Amino acid sequence: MRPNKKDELVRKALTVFYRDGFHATGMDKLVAETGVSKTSIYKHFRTKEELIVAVLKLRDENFRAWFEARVDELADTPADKFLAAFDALGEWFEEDSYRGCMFINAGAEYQCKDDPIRMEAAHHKQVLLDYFTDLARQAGARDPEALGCQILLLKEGAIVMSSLMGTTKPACDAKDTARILLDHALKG
Amino acid sequence: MRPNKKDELVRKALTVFYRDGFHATGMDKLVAETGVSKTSIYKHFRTKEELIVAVLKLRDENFRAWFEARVDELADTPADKFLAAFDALGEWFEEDSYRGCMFINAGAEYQCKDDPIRMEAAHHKQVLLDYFTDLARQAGARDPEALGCQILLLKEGAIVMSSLMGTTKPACDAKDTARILLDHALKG
DNA sequence: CTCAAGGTGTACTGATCGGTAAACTTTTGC
DNA sequence: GCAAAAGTTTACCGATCAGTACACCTTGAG
Repeated sequence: MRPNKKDELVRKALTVFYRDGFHATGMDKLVAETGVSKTSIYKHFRTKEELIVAVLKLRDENFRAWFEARVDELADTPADKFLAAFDALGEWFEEDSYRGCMFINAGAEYQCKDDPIRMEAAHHKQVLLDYFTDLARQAGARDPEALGCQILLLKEGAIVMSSLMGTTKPACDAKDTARILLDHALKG
Repeated sequence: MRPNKKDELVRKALTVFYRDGFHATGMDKLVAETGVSKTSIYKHFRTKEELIVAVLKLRDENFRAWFEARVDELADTPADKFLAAFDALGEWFEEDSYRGCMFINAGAEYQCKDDPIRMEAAHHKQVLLDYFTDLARQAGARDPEALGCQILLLKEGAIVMSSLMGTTKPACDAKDTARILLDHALKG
């Protein structure tokens, strides 16, 4: 299997895992949906867990690339980017294929603390925290670490609520809240 | 099986499902851990899904009873209760058995919109939203619905982050954030 | 061409999945 | 006491789980 074939396998597996969940997706279903035989899959990944980790790494890459690019498209100044982040989230929530945050979902299914899958999820959230903290610093916030934390809490809360309630409203609620926090962090 | 035996089954099943997840918990494990035979379980619940719904109803009852009681213990005025809510959350995060929010976890594993399990999770969040909105009204917030939403977003975000990162810090971060939002909602 | 090397599909492993049939034990009503 | 009803246990169902043995086929080198 050529390297790009391997990438294609991970890409297709990502779709299936995100749509149906991790435990609910058997290797046989993966074979049927990716068109790659089980033997070939196990040539590149020793276990299902290893495949899932590869899928999550791709997801992290894809999501952050999309998110940060979209935020940059929607706003010019660091302060505006905070608000635009929630517009971008709102667009995500509207997609038919939206199933919440894949890393939150992964963490829900793999509760063991030292599980590589869970660690991948934790890493994703840490990188997002760094992104928001950096943005807060650029915006000139009094306490960038605090503002970064706050925005991330709002983002995660909005994802959970939009996913469970099936509404995009949490994106708006979170944006309104972010505006208050932003004003508070920048004023005087 | 006496009715209280049925309750005991649900109570023990709750522990196992919360600890290990839903798909990862087979009926055989449930038999081993509850001491109730499979036939007896299926006398009271036609399917695993029905049992899970019963478990979630109990969890909703238990969690909200504990949470609201703890908030009332920690604070007297409605405004202070908002802040105390995050102290209560912090205590929850510290428990060894803490595995995040069982309803978020359930929603992650059962993505089909009309699944009774998912609907139970959505119901739990709606009831919490009503609780916070009511508290906001009592506190005299300018826009109680908005403040209720905001606090709920913070709570869900704190749960997700504390669970994935293995820290109780999000409870403090969320409390600090809540203070800002509360001031904003109450000021002239 | 031949031949070796490596990727691929078929068919299978034992274990476990959710769920059930039927024999057995306990409780209940009279 | 005595039978019916209710609850429980054992043993099992076909399906699916993650993972593998092995034969087959394609490909590139000489």
